[in-house]
Amino acid sequence: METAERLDLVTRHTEEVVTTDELEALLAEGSPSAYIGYAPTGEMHIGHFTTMRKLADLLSAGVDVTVLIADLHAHLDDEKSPFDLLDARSEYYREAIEGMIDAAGADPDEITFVRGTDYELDEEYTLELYRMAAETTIARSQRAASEVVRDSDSPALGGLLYPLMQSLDVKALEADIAYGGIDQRGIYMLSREILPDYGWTEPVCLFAPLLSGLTGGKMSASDEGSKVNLTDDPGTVAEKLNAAYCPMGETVDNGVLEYLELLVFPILDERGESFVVERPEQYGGDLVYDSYGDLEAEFVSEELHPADLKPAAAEYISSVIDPVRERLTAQPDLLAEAYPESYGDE
RNA sequence: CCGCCCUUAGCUCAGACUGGUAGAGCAGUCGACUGUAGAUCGACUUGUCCCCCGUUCAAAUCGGGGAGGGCGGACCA
Repeated sequence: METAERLDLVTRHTEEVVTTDELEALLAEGSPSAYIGYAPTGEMHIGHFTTMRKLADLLSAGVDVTVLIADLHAHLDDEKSPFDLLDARSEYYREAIEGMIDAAGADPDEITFVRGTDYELDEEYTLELYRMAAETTIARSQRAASEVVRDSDSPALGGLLYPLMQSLDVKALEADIAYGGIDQRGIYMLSREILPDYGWTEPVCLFAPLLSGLTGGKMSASDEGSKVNLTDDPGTVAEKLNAAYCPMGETVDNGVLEYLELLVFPILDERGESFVVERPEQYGGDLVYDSYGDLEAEFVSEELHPADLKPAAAEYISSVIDPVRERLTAQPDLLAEAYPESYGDE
């Protein structure tokens, strides 16, 4: 595959690339390595799924992919996961991620899985972390940290420490490319600043867009209605899609369209299938789309009405999620132990 | 070690001085209107007032004790 084609594959559907020139140079040289870290906190959802499609792109482009299950991060970042649930949630994440990669049309066996505690407690790593801590101000780290930590008037030390760890992760995993949601930008910009002082080159950063929520605005982990969960059955998906914010002809903040563009169409493309919208004769009968661009154009021109699009979108989203849901629900212990509050023994 | 502040609805907080078992905004739910949703109207819901003891006819409110959280000071060998 030509470098230009690989570059296109790697950068499509991204929010930002820092920098494209550096990325192109890496690809021209050979097979670079990329990593993405997932902190095993809340249940995985459709937003994570779109990043799995990107992992498939990376593999196709000849990039070595490592997935980090960042268990320590999950606790250090505002105690999003209780310490004693890290094992269970790490297991659940591993299973869910493999399921999504598989459903996204890639082979999980081609991906290297690593868990944070596998190496983040090693002496070398720990020593470098302390060195970094000595050289980084609280304000600098807070500026890089997650929103909850950044906006806090009195952040916990853990929240300030993990941005440094995440920077060290890049080196420890020998990654040339750091991939993550655009919310990770602050941390990786810090990494690019300080990593050269620790014997590693600044990573090329690949940022995924964050999906809009179904209720308008940003998707929120705590707002059930704003997102589709991996365990949602077709009925629930249909309900959530029906309740979604979706103004006629409007593409801004339209989660329904984003799901189709970033998740459904890439998978349909891979399978060589079309997107069919069933529409009553009264409104002109069924519609068929072979590309997201065509669909968006007709949505913008108002030829395609939201009330017709929603049920179709729900059906396709369900079909994409189904295998993952089945895989997870076939192992009820996995969810019960990771999220005793929601799935615990009744 | 010392001092000060905070803890009330899912969230942010008011109410406490001058005791009468609690409110606002946002969120949520339900209708109306739209060929969806939103917006807009209309209606509705929400609570161990951090815990314990005491005073009182009556405590979110007053007194004492405790827990959790935050901020600052001191010490700097």
